[in-house]
Amino acid sequence: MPTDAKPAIEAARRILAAVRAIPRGEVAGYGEVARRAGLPGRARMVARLLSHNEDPRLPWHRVLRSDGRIAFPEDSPGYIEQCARLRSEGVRVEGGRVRGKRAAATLDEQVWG
DNA sequence: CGCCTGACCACGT
DNA sequence: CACGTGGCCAGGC
Repeated sequence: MPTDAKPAIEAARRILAAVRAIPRGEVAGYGEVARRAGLPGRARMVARLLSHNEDPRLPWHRVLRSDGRIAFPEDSPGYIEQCARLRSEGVRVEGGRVRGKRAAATLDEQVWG
């Protein structure tokens, strides 16, 4: 078997790499991460991966919805945690929304420079 | 194979 | 900016 992983596995690998590539203090949308991983239209796959992820080194908190909002309900522990982590990196969060960093998925490349 | 669910997205109002 | 609507994709049963 010539060292080739299953498509799904390879996709997951690339998505995680894209998430890890988000610089500290910066944020990105699920759809944006998917595109960056070469998987346009797979935003939900990114979300699914993060929801099952257990690697503490993965900067999952830098991934937001396309409108810059945190993807958890306001009262959930995930929301609290993400909010705290972002603020600790100097990211401004107001009303469950990140201000000033422009994480919208429609802004191709803008966040990634 | 159909049906339902989810850390989603784009678009119109 | 808030909401509702339809679309998309991967999994679980």
